[in-house]
Amino acid sequence: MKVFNEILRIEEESLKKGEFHNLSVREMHVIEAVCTANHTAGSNRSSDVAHALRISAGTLTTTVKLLEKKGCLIRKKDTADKRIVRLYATQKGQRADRAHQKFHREMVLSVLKALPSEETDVLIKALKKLEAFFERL
Amino acid sequence: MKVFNEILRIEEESLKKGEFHNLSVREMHVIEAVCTANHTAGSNRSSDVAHALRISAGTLTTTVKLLEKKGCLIRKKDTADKRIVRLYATQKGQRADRAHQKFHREMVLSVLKALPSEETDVLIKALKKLEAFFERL
DNA sequence: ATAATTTATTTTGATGTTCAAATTAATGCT
DNA sequence: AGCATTAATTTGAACATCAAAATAAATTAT
Repeated sequence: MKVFNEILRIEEESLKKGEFHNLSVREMHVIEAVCTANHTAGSNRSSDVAHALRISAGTLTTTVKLLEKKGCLIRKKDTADKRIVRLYATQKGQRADRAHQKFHREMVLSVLKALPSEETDVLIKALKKLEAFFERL
Repeated sequence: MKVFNEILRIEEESLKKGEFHNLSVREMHVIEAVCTANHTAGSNRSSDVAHALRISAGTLTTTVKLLEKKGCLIRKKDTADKRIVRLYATQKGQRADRAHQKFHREMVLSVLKALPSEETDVLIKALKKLEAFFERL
């Protein structure tokens, strides 16, 4: 828990600096989810993104509205079914996502550098087991 | 991150059930911090607990006020320096803390059961390194 | 075809969290 | 005694969040 809380704190602080200091962690995660849905053929409907983030549809609407104002996301009505709102990241949103990914990558890399490679293998294996374990719950 | 977020979610859900369902994660952590300060000769002054939890003094005041109403904590003015407010857990608060500790212990135990013991050793070693690594930042 | 139902999203109203700044109260220093 | 410092609380504002009501579009049933 201590390690985890440190990571959360560092993530928050890293966001406060740099180009995207006006984005909260939550907003960053919304952008991330939209970008992920966009690249990986996951669904980018408003409700699906809300579901992926485990927040209510209403909450997502307000966050997205703000992110639209901040120039990171845009909404588009689905042409076939006009009830559906699809979410896309702007250039700026994509840049923010890449910066955020980079932060995570660098964090992991610095950790890996501090660990002998045999231990890295075990750590990864253990984390995969944890993932499977918690997913079952 | 996925594993960590799962853990957070599970912690939240575990709190929603059982005797202490009316306590939020934040409130539980305040109780935990107070109990820890009480057993381990750490400081239980209001400001120290706030600092330990990395929240502002004002935020702690309001949370503690609520927890007092819920019968989990009590405040006492320090007799020597009456500016200082010292925080103590009631019987109920202590019971809540023990229940929460038990949740964490059981979570860890179930994970350990799923892991061969050599891997457990390496995992612990790796987590200690992570802890040291993040603390340096 | 049109009325009723279902689905996707947004709006609304209420509650909770959080902080920074102003305030209050107690102590320490000169 | 008077001033500066310290500890805690209160206040006011900004967000976050949700459930429920409202809106809009599509589908189904009559």
